[in-house]
Amino acid sequence: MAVRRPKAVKKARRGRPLKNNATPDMRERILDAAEDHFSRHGFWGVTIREVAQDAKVDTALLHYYFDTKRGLFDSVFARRAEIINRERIDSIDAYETAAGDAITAEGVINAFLQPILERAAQGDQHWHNYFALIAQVNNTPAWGGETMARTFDPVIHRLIRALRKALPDASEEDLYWSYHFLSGALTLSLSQTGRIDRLSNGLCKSSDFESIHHRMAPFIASGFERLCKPVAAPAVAVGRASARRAV
Amino acid sequence: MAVRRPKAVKKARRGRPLKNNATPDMRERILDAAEDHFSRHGFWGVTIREVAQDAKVDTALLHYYFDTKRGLFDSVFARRAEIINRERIDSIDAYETAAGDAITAEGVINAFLQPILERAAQGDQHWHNYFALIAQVNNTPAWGGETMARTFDPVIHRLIRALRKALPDASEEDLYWSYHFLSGALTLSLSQTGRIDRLSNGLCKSSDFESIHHRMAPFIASGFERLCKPVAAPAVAVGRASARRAV
DNA sequence: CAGATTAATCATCAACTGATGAATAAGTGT
DNA sequence: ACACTTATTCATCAGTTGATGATTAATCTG
Repeated sequence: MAVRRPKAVKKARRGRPLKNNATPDMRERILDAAEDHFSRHGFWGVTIREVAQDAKVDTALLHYYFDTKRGLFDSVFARRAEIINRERIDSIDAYETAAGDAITAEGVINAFLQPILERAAQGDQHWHNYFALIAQVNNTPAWGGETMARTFDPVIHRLIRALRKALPDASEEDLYWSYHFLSGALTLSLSQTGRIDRLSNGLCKSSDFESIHHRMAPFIASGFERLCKPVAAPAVAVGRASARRAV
Repeated sequence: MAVRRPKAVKKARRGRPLKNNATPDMRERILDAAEDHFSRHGFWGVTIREVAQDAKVDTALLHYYFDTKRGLFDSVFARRAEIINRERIDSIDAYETAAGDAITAEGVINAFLQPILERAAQGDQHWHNYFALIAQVNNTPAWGGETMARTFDPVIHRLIRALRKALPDASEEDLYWSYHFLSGALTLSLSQTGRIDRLSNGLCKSSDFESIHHRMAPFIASGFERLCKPVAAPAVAVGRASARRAV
């Protein structure tokens, strides 16, 4: 990838200094502008000219820092991922230590969701944009799966390890599929398309992350438990097809 | 929108006939090619030239039938929506009638999911592409919410009406949010990004719709019930934050 | 047969696209 | 003072983009 990046030197960098040390440097300005555009219109819906114009910078500077348009996109995607990944791992670690043997699926899932949903609830537009970007990548067939995996798999493996502890009877497949449902629900909720606003005729709001937060953890945890815990009596089959494939 | 469309006349259409009556007519060929491309790369990632080339047609013909690129996209999106919408409404109707007072959330959700997941399991590439397209639109901030609402809201309202019957104590907000989680989980599962394949190191496969089908209904139904049924004893708060907002 | 109508192609446009090599600005090291 | 390094802008290219008006093809109607 070879994306050029000014080294974070302690002091006395050589060469021309950043244009204005009071303002955030231009590399960050470009990333901010790019994040804004990519999150709204996806990779192909954005031109580097729009980004450059928004960052008040010549288009050549984007190539100077990020080589290609794709390099810019990848940098945007990686930048905030590092932050939330660390937070989520710390959160799961902390919960696991605190809970000890009383570990529950809902507790784990809550620890996993909290850093993201808390940030979302705080209302920072930059993070909102970034979350919307994740949602799009997560549902992009061509290279979305690969990008998501490369960026987030370590955290998810950490999550699943904790869940395995809370749900010792769970099969690996059930855990992975359950996470997949969680992932879809979470990213859609973060994407703020306004869909639920219209559907509910204004009763629910895409931007109401508090509501999402206190509903999602129990909802998802309950799904995990249903799939991953041995049940005494299997539920009676309802409808035409649910009996078709009894496990 | 004024998209030109040859009327489905019984007999003796005027004007030049379709190029080859043996082959599906060119309008459908264009829609198929467009569906293929849009589903893989989204609206902006596709050029009308690529579509035209794939359909072995001049680009001007796309404008003849669909006016604009966006008109083409909308036609692609609406074409199969009509089919599955009818199927899903019929499925819910049939279940509600058959179940009577024994109606359950899982039964309703299964009836809702079945037409889609059954089609997906059958392995028709055209439908796979279309489902991937839905997933992208569902997570597109700019106009995805509006498009999804316009296309699917009637079916969802029918679903929620049935769920209200199965979960009489549910609040409207809980129902809408629960559906939102369902929507995210479903569309991600349909988008086949290969994410779960990588995450599970090949153990789970995006293309394994049988596995999705018999896991998703209980998973989601359980979430609905947890959120929408009055519980005897509220769950003990776990982790740092889950107690923050007791309802 | 002579219009009328629809289907499809052709040729072309003006604007835009990502990218690049050269030039310039503003420093640092010696 | 002078070479070197980094940051930023300028000018421009070759290829692509969505769109359109004119044209041709094929059939129906009267």
